[in-house]
Amino acid sequence: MSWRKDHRRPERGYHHGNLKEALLQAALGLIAEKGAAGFTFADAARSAGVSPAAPYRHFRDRDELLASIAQRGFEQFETLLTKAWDDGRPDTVSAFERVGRAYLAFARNEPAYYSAMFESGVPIDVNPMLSAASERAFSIIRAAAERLAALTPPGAARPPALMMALHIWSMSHGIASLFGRGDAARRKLPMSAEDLLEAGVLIYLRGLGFPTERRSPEDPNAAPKPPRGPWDQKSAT
Amino acid sequence: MSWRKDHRRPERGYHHGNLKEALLQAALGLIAEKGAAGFTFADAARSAGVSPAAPYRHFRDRDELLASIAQRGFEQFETLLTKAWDDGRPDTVSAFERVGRAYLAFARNEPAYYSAMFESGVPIDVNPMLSAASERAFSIIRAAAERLAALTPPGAARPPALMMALHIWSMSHGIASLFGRGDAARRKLPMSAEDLLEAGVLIYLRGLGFPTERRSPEDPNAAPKPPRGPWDQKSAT
DNA sequence: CAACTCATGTGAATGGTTCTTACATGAGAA
DNA sequence: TTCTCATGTAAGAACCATTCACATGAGTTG
Repeated sequence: MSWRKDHRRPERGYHHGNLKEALLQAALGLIAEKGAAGFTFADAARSAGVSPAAPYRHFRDRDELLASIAQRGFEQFETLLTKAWDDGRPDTVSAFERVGRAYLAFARNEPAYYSAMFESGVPIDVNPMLSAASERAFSIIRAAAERLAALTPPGAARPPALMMALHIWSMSHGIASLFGRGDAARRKLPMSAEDLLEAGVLIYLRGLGFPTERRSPEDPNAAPKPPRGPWDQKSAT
Repeated sequence: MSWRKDHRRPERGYHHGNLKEALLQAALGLIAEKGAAGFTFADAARSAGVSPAAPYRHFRDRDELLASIAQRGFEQFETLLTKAWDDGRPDTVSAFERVGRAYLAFARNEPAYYSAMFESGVPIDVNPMLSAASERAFSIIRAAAERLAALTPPGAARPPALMMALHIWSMSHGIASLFGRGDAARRKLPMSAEDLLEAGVLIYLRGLGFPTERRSPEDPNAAPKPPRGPWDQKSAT
């Protein structure tokens, strides 16, 4: 396992072979360590074992590297959300909640990607590739909202799916930003971010007229018990 | 108007007189221009007309300046929210919505403060002064939620106020972060951030059992018209 | 196989940044 | 009036981004 690309590898020819990838990985590690702000181009080069000028053969400047990472992040984000949504199986509401948890899981497990995507100051709309990737990720949430909106109980007004998607996205993003990462200097919370989001989404959906009582697996159609809130249930995760 | 602090002011003695304040203002301007990341300590010094070493007499380092700005931001934020809440006048729900709008207004009108507070990577919990200021600002939202929770209609479960506050805060922060500032490279939106937040909060409150139908000023107790959503009303702002 | 080419990496240089240290200044206290 | 000390300056070490002329060698081509 040590025959290739092991930190100090004196036996590297003049050419690296896969510097672009190595730089992306190095930058990712550095961002995870020291935050998107405290990462330096020169450090990435050092970490890949090349001279400080080498990276310029692959990225116009530091910002372009950051943008590449953000793009890759959006791509991984999209596949993660797609998997979580699983086309609405087994049922739309629980799949929807799974998407929310996947959102938080991504923020928690991939802080480097997350901060490159949302906190690094990379201008998204400027880069077509990047904004397309971001759009694709968001479209998963939007599609899920669309399906959910179509399920609106009779007698209730049907909410605009785009608006629903924006609300859910905002709440997810807000929770992830404010309380998401346990890593450094975030606020303390009396509950897990996941539980907070789940409760918030349930309350929101109920506000739209969805029946959101926890149906026990055995009795999916139990009689509704109105005066209980989504916040008292102990999630059996 | 040019007798004081006009870019190149040759008639300044050896001592500046109010450098600390001048640096804070200069930094604020620079952050507004180039973002929290692209602001440099040296630039602030230049902008205040002093040598690059002078700021070190007032701030241990660049981060401490940023933290000072964040703290001042939280203080202004607190007074703004306090004013918006106005102790729940004229009625709890509308005061609550006003707080939400104030949140977005702050993000929009004071992008420099906002990004120092939330996007600059300043570790909040590390600095007691800073975290206290942040806590005071949040406590406004929490107090409002408390009052709102106490109003829960009979027959509905009373939600934990802290949780409500966190939900509202998260949604506000998410919307502000994702769509709040029109300035640079944010996402386009089919509606204003304010309307988005207002609709979201109304749906959320309805999910908690609050009657959130828009009561016309003339007829505050009109019969509830269940199948309308908060999203169709054209806000007469 | 030899020559060529061009993507990729190097070294060195420029100019800007943070932060330190020794020194200068002058406003207010004594 | 003199002294002191907070506040500012000059100079410098260490670091970073970025550029440019130049080196290398993998792959192509005759």
